[in-house]
Amino acid sequence: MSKNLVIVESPAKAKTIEKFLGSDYTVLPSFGHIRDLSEHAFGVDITNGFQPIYEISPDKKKLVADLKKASDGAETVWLASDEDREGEAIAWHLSEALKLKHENTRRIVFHEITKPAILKAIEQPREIDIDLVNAQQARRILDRIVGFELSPVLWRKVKSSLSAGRVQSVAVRLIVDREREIQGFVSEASFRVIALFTVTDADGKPVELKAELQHRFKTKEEAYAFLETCKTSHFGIEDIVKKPSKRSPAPPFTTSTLQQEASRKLGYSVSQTMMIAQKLYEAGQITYMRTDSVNLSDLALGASKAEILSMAGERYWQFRRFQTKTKGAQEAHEAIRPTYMDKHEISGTSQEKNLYSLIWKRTIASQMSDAELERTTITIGLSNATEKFLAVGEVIKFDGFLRVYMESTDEESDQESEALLPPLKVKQPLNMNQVTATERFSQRPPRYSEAALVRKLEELGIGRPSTYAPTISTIQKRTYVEKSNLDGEMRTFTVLTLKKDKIKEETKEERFGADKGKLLPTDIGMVVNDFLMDYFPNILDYNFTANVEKEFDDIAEGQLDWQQALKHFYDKFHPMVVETMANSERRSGERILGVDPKSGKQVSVRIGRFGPIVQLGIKEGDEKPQFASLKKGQLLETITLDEALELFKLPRSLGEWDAKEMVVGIGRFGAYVRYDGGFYSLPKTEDPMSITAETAVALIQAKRESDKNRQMKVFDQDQELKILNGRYGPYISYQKKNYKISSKTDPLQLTYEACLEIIQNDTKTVKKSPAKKKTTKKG
DNA sequence: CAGTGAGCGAGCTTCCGCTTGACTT
Repeated sequence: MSKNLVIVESPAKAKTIEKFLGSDYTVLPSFGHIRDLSEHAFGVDITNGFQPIYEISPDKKKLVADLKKASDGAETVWLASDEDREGEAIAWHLSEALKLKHENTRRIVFHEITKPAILKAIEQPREIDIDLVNAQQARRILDRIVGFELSPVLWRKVKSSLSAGRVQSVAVRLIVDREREIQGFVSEASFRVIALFTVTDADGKPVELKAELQHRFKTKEEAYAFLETCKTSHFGIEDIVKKPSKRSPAPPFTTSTLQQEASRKLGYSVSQTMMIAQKLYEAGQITYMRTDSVNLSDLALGASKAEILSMAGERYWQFRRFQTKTKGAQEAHEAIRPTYMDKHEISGTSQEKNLYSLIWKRTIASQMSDAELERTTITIGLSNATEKFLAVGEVIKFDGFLRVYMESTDEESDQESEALLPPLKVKQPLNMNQVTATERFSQRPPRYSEAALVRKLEELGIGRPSTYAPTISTIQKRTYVEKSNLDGEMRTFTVLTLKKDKIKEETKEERFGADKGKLLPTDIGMVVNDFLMDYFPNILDYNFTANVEKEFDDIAEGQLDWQQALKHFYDKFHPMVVETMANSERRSGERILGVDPKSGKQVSVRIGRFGPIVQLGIKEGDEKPQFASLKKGQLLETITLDEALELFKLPRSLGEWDAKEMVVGIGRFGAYVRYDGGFYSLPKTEDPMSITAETAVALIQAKRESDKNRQMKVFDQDQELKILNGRYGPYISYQKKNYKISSKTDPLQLTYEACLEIIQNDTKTVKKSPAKKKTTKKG
């Protein structure tokens, strides 16, 4: 046993540091927190000054025992967890759980993992900062109280197994609020006018000059009248303005900005990005990937400079130090950057390569010079109208950081890229070629993508780098939110074209409102959000976290007692919980849409046991109402009476085939045809309302054919025993249960007896507890 | 796999932040 034991949070860090410290030091990881409030009990003794009841986390029992053994054998134990609220708490929990003695325990911190930084830290040990620890305890206990008192209210008043919390409930609110904005949005049409002129370029060749009118017309008539004026007008250049401008590089990546750029540039989901980054970190290729800091170490600054100088020369280098502006940032780590700046690319999967390359470019660019641009604006006037056309061009005079990296934005602009303009002079007359007035519509606010939601949460100071990805998966797991797949709708727009003294009017069609992979609230998400907004508006307030963070800061500074802070919160919060439990109505999102003109029965929608439903009639006596499920994409809040009545047209009969009836309907997994006891899924292109009997028969035949191909072997002895070829390879199907075939066996060689033996030996205990839901591992 | 649409009843669900592996299919 070595003389010194150093405990850090992550194993990758432990490995690196051990190399720096030599043989007198053993470095072990704690794998994050080792203790927490009890998982199932409330875990806080409210009546006893909010005393937390901690337990060693079940999966950390062995680890803590190992650490205990190592610490007992060491002369000095160095607690080297991160220098932030959570890190300080980890150090404190370690000292408590391992029963470390004050005299041989040291607390050290460092912000970059380099040999000098660590040796320096060893020289300057300090005490555990108990105020900072108390701020963490207050944070932890407050989150437990909010989560474990609010969730049961939802179980009682809305639906079982739901959840609420300081972070997740605000995340859902953002999405619900945005969706309502979109629903309430009225788009306005206007006519955008673009003129094309023919001019000669520097070589005397004719080129096109494009210019947009500075005015948009509200109506087609106005646009038409303007084109009429253009017919007889002369066009000339009135003004040319050249303006130099600069563009500066973005700071190096934090967790949040990495997630945003990887989503925009590479199309990765938030959790995908984190998984790939983790791989890169473990392979020693990048620094730690959960950080809110934009700071680069002196080492990285020097290496970046050397790289830029050798790659592009002195003119491209510019020293920059970025300031973190994020609310509540704790800055225990560096920004996310390559470990070795001279490594331009790495080996690995293509995803790892792409993400690494993104990180490398962003880091290098952040130490490069500004790009210098020149923007030219040309004003074009008409001889018989006051409106002006503008042509805008931008040229890069010096590329600077743009040589390696350009940050993306969320807005997909429909502006064409601004190009180089031909040489032109003021007062030069212009030949008008064509003028078009195109009807355009104002854009609704965009829905949140995962990464855009992370950005908003970070802006509000809600959540931490380690929780962005888990939060997004939680609100989807609770079915408050789902990824959209909206086809949008078609709309027509008018285009007026003036060419050769004639005005042509065309009607064109375009798709709008389509959205893929954006976050949409579900009915349950909206009902839960509205309920919480009604009874706990202060918790859902976008500033709630920011406000309590201020108190945590005061606790950390020793200005505020943590128990008093919690009491202050609890004394207001808890009575609201009690009151809501006792006196609020159950919520089902019910809306009465009206009366069915055919039957005269009431039509209503609400959340039923298995999801949103429409109900025809009211339960009274023996009279049972009819029910139908809402379709994907329909919301309780926006469905109309006609749309609701439409849903009762399914299931419907398609007539008989081979003396058996075919019925088409929509189930949990989409549209289907039921025939002779079997289900046949409809492809997405088929509409259950309009599908014909012929198509249905073709579907049934196709499915039977493919099922036949799936059968690798059947047995005369028993119809129920089959060897099938499935998604994961060959398997045995017997009495509706499936059995694995060892990869060593050739499935075609299996005899009937051998199959039975496999079935007999199947020791797999079928877990029937629905509580232990297996989460599908898909991102 | 897909039809259902209540609650006499039994018992469970849930938070946020630190960190990585286990798990089969």
